[in-house]
Amino acid sequence: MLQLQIIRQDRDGVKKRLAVKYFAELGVVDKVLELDDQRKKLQLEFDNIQAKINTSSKEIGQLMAKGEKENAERLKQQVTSLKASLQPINNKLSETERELQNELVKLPNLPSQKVPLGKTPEDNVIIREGGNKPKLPAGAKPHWELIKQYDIVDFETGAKITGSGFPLYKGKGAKLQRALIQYFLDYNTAAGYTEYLPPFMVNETTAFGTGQLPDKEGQMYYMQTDNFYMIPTSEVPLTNIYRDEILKDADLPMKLTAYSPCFRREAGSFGKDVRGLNRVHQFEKVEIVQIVHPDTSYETHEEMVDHVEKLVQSLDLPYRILNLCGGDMSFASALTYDFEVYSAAQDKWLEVSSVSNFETFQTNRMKIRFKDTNGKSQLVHSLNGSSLALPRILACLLENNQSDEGIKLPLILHPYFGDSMLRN
RNA sequence: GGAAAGAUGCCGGAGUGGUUGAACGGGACGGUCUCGAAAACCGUUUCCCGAUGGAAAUCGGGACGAGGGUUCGAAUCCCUCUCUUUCCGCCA
Repeated sequence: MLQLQIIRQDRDGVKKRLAVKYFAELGVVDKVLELDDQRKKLQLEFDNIQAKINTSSKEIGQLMAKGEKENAERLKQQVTSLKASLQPINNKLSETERELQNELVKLPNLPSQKVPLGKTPEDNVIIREGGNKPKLPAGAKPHWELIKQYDIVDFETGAKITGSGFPLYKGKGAKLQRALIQYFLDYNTAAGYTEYLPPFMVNETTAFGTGQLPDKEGQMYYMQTDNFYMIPTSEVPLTNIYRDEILKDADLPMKLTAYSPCFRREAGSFGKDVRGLNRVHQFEKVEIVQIVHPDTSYETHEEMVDHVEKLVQSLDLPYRILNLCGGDMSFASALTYDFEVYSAAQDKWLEVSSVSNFETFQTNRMKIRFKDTNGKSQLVHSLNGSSLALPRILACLLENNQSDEGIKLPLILHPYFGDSMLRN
């Protein structure tokens, strides 16, 4: 949620930045300011009357103590009529506050100055590329065939148990997942991230905090009986750890990591991209989150990108890093770099990580603050990134490293997997 | 799932209708003392909204789990909800 203060200070600037995201309803900005003015006026009116009521009430107490019952009764009547006049103002005030909130949450985060202009994924800017695309032998197979060949993921049985998009990992496939999770977590904790294992379902307030609600209900699985949502990423529970807290300057940065399964309904996405492991409803992911001082969040962003890049490099996969353009980035983000790995047999780039700076967009919703050196509290910045999402990594490992003997695994995974190759 | 108790500031913990934003203790911070530290002593320590002001600040309103209600006045009384603890049941 955008900070009201920023909108007040620079209405036109805000509109300009929103236009970079192709946000069409710029009238919301004016509406917000209008409601804000109205709110302030009502607040002032309310406060003045309430102040009178408060002083009179104290007086009544004193009169009663002195035994001046008649005077007390007279004052009581005055207060009663004051209260009656306060009622409609109070109603109007709460309604205005509600409306203001409803408008405010419609506004996406402002893209930072680093965000490239553009509307579609074609406008994303490639920051870096790394690794070498393998030369695959003739007859190389896409991962969905290799999966069958090595009998490591069973989609049909997953569909039988649950539904399509719920893969059932089996044997070496299950073990490789475990190995990757273990490695990613080790890698993150070695860099100073504290490991968590969070709840996989969250309540409404938590889902609101990171920006999943309102409006994105359709993307999450929902438990009606208990009013819980299955997490689409562990970013949601992790960032909410500090909801409604005021941290100490010295506590920053907070660095958190967690493995979790991620549940996504992927409503509205179907077609050719859903083949195999490219897009599924449940997948494994290790996430990193940082809560940082507002002055350093862009340095932190670079640091996190660097962290993820080295992780991808350690897997010997060809990759590229994209700076997402205004039209392609998410509602809550101020700057997003996507990591894609090259899936050779499909000849496709697959997104495996998305590292974003949310500035105060999430922390304003969650009221995560810190005391600065002057003792004033201000909002911290939040960032997160995947490190990494597993299915597409697996798809690339399978496709890029296939050979007659088996799937060659990157060196770093050998101790985790217990073998240098995935074989039949 | 059943029963009972409880939820107060950074923490512990008082407070059962009228200067209680909140006693007391602890912690943290600042100061005195000390070569330095400890101890002791003194002091400071919640947050949100608004008005005036350049700012420091001053003033007003709100917040004692959340939301409603009673009352001139609520941390204190009533209702609903959430959570915690203990006991019973069930159980990985």
